[in-house]
Amino acid sequence: MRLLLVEDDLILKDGLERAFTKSGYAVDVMSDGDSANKLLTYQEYDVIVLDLGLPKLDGFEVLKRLRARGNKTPVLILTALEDTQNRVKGLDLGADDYLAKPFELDELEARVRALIRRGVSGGGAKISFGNLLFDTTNRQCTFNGVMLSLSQREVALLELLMLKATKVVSKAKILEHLCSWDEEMSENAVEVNVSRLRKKLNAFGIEIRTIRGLGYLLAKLEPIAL
Amino acid sequence: MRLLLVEDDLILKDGLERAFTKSGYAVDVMSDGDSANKLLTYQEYDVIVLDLGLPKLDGFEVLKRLRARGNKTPVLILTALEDTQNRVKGLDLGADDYLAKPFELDELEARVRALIRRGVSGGGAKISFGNLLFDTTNRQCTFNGVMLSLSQREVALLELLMLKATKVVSKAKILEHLCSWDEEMSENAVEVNVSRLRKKLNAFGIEIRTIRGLGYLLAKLEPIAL
DNA sequence: AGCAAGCTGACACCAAGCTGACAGTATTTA
DNA sequence: TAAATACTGTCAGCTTGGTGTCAGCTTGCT
Repeated sequence: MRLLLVEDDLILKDGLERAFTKSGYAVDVMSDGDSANKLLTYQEYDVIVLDLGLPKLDGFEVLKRLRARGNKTPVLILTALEDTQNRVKGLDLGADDYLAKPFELDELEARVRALIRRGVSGGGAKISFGNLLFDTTNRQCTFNGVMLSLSQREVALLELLMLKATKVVSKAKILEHLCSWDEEMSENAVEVNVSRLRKKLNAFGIEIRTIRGLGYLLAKLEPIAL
Repeated sequence: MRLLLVEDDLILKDGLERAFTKSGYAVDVMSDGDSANKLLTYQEYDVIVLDLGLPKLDGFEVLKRLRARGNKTPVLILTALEDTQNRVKGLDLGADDYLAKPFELDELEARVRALIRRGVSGGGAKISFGNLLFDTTNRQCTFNGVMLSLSQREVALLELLMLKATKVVSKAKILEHLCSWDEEMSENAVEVNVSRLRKKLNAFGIEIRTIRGLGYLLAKLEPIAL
């Protein structure tokens, strides 16, 4: 899942970036409102964590313009301002959640997960596909209760495929979701990762079908027809 | 298990801190209500021992705000005020237990254990995992009746792993539960402790499985993963 | 056949994790 | 009190595992 973090505090920025990266997100970071605003005009994210107190353009404004463009990406607002007035203002402008500093990293991660779930899969903490169950909370996948041993990349890829289950996901889309900007990755790398995941899933009767020229989709091994 | 002690009486504070530490808890101590309240906005504990008569912000208020934030950490209230009125008030505000001074140290520890058990393991004094039996009362662990010789750190680690049995426990979580704030500890120290405990448990057919990048989990030796 | 897309085994690099050795401290024993 | 023992964190060097690149192969379309 691709996450944009907009935060100017150096320490917090670094800490959060590291934490989210470690949790398997592709994280991009912006440290002022203006850059964030520009970036958001052309780059899509699965979730945005937005500080309110920002140089150049404050968080309220970034959020307002984002929504004005019709963008519905879930936004979690982060701020030192604890009063309810700002909270209300933020939510009115279209924020989906709000967290006041200081906060627990665990709580922030939990809320971000909740937002992604709410946006994409309709609220459940778990995504299922056939007998495959993906727990977004601890990022693990089980097949009839048997835990699959997957690497982080594989987990991220499987998550994406399961979210869009039976729909074709293009290589470009996969690239976009697995990588943040600073880490480049070739299309072949996607193929390699698909190949590795595919091998593991095949053992459980789940297939990653290749749609030549278009992308991949998740399917059960029984033929579903063309 | 991580415990917060909020107490302003110097003698009592020192005595309790030493006693709980000796019993294997990671203890943090606060001596006024305001600091405790702030600390509790971002730090999680397994149990809180809270004096009612506190400077700056009394115990009632600390408790009230804690619950207002939706925090469900078990709280044991400690006070010189013996009348039932305060007891009722405390319980109404969401305290889980109540102990009037003067009290026996043994009784306090027993009640704290009971609170932790109630919260986490559903009430039993003993936690089991396969043939492994952990007695929270005397903090000892037996395998088919054979007592394991474990150090305090190992006991604390095993307790945590058994409580979350078959769920992944991150190194950060382990750090948090084994250490109070004043004693710093590296992630490597966790690895070392896991390594030591692991060696002992392997002799009994119990495995501490490493989930790379995520943490550890307790499992029986039969293969569960792919 | 010929071309482009895709697959995958081999490899190399790097980060995460493991563990033996050591040292400082606390606790027990003589 | 001194010596022995046990506990536990740090460190260094090693092992393991994840991941991108590449090359050569397969597949499928025209």
